[in-house]
Amino acid sequence: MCIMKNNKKEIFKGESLKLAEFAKAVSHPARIEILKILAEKNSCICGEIVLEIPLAQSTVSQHLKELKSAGLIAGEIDGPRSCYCLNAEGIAVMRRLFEGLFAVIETDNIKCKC
Amino acid sequence: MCIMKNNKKEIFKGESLKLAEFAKAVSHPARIEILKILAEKNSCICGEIVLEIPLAQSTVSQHLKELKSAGLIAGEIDGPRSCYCLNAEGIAVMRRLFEGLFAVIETDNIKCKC
DNA sequence: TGACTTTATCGTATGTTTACGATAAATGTG
DNA sequence: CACATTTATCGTAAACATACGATAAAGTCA
Repeated sequence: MCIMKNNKKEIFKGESLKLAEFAKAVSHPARIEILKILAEKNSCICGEIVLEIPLAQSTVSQHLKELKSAGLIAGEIDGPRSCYCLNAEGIAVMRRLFEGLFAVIETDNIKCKC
Repeated sequence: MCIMKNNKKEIFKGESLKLAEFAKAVSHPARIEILKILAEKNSCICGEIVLEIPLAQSTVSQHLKELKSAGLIAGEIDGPRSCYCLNAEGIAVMRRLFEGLFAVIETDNIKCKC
């Protein structure tokens, strides 16, 4: 049926929608920390993330899942342990979209009449 | 009392927390569109935003409030009409934080062993 | 094989976001 | 002054996000 009273996001055009999705993916400090940890370690790690983030293991796993579904990280299940790492392409796409927005809302040349 | 079972965001350190707040502010396409409209018009407008965004007036007003409380726009109530414009300082702060993150998670030099 | 480790997923509680209509507040207009 | 216009706020419903514990799944190791 798809009533969707509270989700009109599809109304908006592609670029803003995609950017909003990336923004949502990084809209929680734990997820930002996870990205930083993965960058800092310069390699894939697994349960080490859980040790560094003061949240329950299941919660961290959930945040990892969100980052993965946003395309910012990649994960490989490898037996009992999982291996996550940054996804260069996804990060590049996000960066391009954000920089596009920043360029548009560059305020140097905007004179506000308020 | 402040039991806060579902809000552990304050646990995280300042920079990630602040970045997450900005990210949340732009995590809805309507809010991104509003920023773009304000930039494009190169001036403060009021109900014109409502005409350009396919959402109810009260909903747009709510989005404007969020952008304002995030520090990305400024608004002046001027009698029956309001006047919003981009907030250069807030946008600059957000940009700096995002670019700091992008620099950290720059993946050119990260070799994934997955 | 049985115990252990590691991680994902399920179930659930609680809080937050998104959306709308209705209404209030502030001001201008006939 | 009554009325229209404009916008914020209130109330509310539905959906989503966040967090946890419990448990399942899939491997390792003694």
